[in-house]
Amino acid sequence: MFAFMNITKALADENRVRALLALQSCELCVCQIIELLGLAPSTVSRHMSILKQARLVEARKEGRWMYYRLPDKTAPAPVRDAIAWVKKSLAQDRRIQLDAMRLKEILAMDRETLCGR
Amino acid sequence: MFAFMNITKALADENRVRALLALQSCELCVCQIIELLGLAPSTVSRHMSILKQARLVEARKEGRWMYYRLPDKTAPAPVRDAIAWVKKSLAQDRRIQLDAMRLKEILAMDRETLCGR
DNA sequence: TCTACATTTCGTTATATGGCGAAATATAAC
DNA sequence: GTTATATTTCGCCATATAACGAAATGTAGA
Repeated sequence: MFAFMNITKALADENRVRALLALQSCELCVCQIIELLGLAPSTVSRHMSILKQARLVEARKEGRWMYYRLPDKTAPAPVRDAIAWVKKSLAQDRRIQLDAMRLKEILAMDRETLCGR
Repeated sequence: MFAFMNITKALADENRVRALLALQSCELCVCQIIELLGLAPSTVSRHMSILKQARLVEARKEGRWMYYRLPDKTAPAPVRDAIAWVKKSLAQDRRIQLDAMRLKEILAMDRETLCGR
């Protein structure tokens, strides 16, 4: 129950859902998610830690950058099923589609442009 | 997105999830859910209205009593899939199993015993 | 009509949560 | 070591939410 409620609470925020679905295409570093959501770094960091706590995302550190990605097949069934449900439910969502387009632009930027503000 | 977030927010509370799963066996009137959760009538009423708003439950009024039930097959896919996900994820959950047992006792009570407090 | 009762709505309070900026942490480059 | 940079942690504030009791609503029965 506790683990399950962690999942539902993690999904009960629009920005976290957007971040989660942004990871569908590929893993992302925090600065890319910051750019996508337009929130302060500390806010995005907190959102990602909540998703990670719920096991909805996994993290990998490479130098100064932290990469987040969707979990693999070894994740608990409630987690995998939750992600599948979110993906399916929002596949046609306009906001999510706009995010996907914006993400392409972000992925095309080099790091200087993205992080050096 | 709005409808989807309504679902995730509705599921982000333990008492609402318990109420939702209590409806698996049969429809229930508010006083029965009050007894199960041990919350004030006004609190339970509010919880049920949030579930209803998210379309996770349907309501039927019979005299003074309001009955809540799970939605039928005509419910939106995100709703049906959400309920299936919750059911599956918590099928083995201890708290939910205890609720199911307690619910059998509650259903065996007559209304005088249940509501006349 | 009047009373009783199930439920909902409203107002209040306490707690939880999301947001930010500042400070702390960690790592790469010099 | 020192500096620069990416991220996280912390403290604060504003808002959202869950809980209750009181009052309102709606319905059945006297």
